[in-house]
Amino acid sequence: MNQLLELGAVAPLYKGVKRLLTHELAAGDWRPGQALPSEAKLAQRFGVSIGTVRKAIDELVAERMVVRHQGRGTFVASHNASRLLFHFFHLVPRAGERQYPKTETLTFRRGRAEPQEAAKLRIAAGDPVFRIRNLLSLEGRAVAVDDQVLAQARFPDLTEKILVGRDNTIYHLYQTRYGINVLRTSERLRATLADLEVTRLLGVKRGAPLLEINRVALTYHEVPVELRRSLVNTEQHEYFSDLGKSEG
Amino acid sequence: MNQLLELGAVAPLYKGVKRLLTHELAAGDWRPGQALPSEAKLAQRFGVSIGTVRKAIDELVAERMVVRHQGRGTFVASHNASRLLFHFFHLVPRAGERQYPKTETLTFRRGRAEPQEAAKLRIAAGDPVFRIRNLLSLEGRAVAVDDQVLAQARFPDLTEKILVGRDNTIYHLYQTRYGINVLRTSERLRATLADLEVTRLLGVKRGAPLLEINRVALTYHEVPVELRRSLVNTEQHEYFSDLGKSEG
DNA sequence: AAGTGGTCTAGACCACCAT
DNA sequence: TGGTGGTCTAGACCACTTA
Repeated sequence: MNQLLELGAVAPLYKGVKRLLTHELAAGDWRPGQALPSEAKLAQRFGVSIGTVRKAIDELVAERMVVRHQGRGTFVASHNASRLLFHFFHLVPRAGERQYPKTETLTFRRGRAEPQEAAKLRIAAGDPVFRIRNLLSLEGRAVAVDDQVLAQARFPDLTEKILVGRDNTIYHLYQTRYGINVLRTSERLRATLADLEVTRLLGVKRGAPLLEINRVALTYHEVPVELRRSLVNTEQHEYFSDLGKSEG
Repeated sequence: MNQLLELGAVAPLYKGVKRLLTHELAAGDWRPGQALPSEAKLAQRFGVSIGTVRKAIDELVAERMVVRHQGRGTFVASHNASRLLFHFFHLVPRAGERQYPKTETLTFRRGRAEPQEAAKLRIAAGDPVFRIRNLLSLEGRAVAVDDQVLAQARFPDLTEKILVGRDNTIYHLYQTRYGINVLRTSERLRATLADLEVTRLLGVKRGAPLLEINRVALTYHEVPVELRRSLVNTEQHEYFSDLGKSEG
């Protein structure tokens, strides 16, 4: 029996395996898209049976840390367009097909974290942050304004050029350039009114109702890595939430 | 090998077991809160190993059809206050603790399904429906107005008296009186403006922004059983959506 | 053909609950 | 004490991918 697998109190073996694998994933021991060792090899390394390894990986799959492909292997979950669409982008046309959003970066600034922001990002108030404003479009029509807040410490050399120059989703950038793998989000929604500037950006009337989405993006061990406030024009689009459909 | 377990094409054994159990659950063979036969007995009945039965039940648990209790057994999932709060009620105070909502039925009427409603409920346009309006309160403050639409055929003898006289959640009523077990919901959210009547009910100003939630409640085999449109005053409360947190 | 994950089995033992 | 679900094992075989 492997001592490394033991947790503080009595706990199932597979939880120990899961914990070790999670730590290796969080440490970036395997690159995104790369294959993990086969189940047989992991079983051998940890000194447990394959069934126990499978049970651990089952949970990693459920938490979207890894992806299994029969006959090929188990891979570090990678951020791409389809993952964005199915797990991280929740706006759909009121009538018609789901589509990929187009993102235009409007402003990129450096600032300091407000106390509330700092608490949500688990950093100290006043710590340096990036503030990024994006305009999201669907079918060529401006639909939402995004305001992101990131701790500079977590994205050391980020510049507007890097941000704008990317040819993939921003979570793919976080993952490949900074080793930060966004696993899930926690969102709070409310209705609000458009202010003058957003009114202009979204092409709605003053006093038009907008959907406000406050998102916290989380990585391994539930660590928050991004705040985002979106203001959405819901005349032609809606936020969807299919709950209980075997996960998120 | 049991012929009954076979599906149309080649499919894993445990999928067949799951299918049979789901059909028995949908047919109401076991009452809500009642124990299913033990895994050993099910394995014997279906002529498969316990491991195969466990895998089938794992999926039923993930889809919230049943609940397992170590040492006691596996039970038909039952609608109670805590299940409501964790899976079907998504409004939380912007600051403070989650609370159970108080529901007051304002109106109870009979009518006919509009074409759009009929499509969503999978009934024919013009079929008889119930239309129910509720006022939801949290901490003694009116927070939302609910408009429900139900097919009369699915709730044969429903009356206002039965509805108001219940001492539990409405999904508990659906389950115990009509054998309809709501398993999950699909929701679409947008921002809208308060009309005159809702303005009065929620105590907000004319032109105040409200959160509009359009819900479809689904039972076994993804059959829709209830439509609900909620208008929410989000000055003090918000809609939360924690996605990917090992199921929705 | 070799390697991977997916299914299925049979059995041992443990943890928990009711009685 | 007996019954239940939970864990863990070892091995066989299947399905799929890659070379």
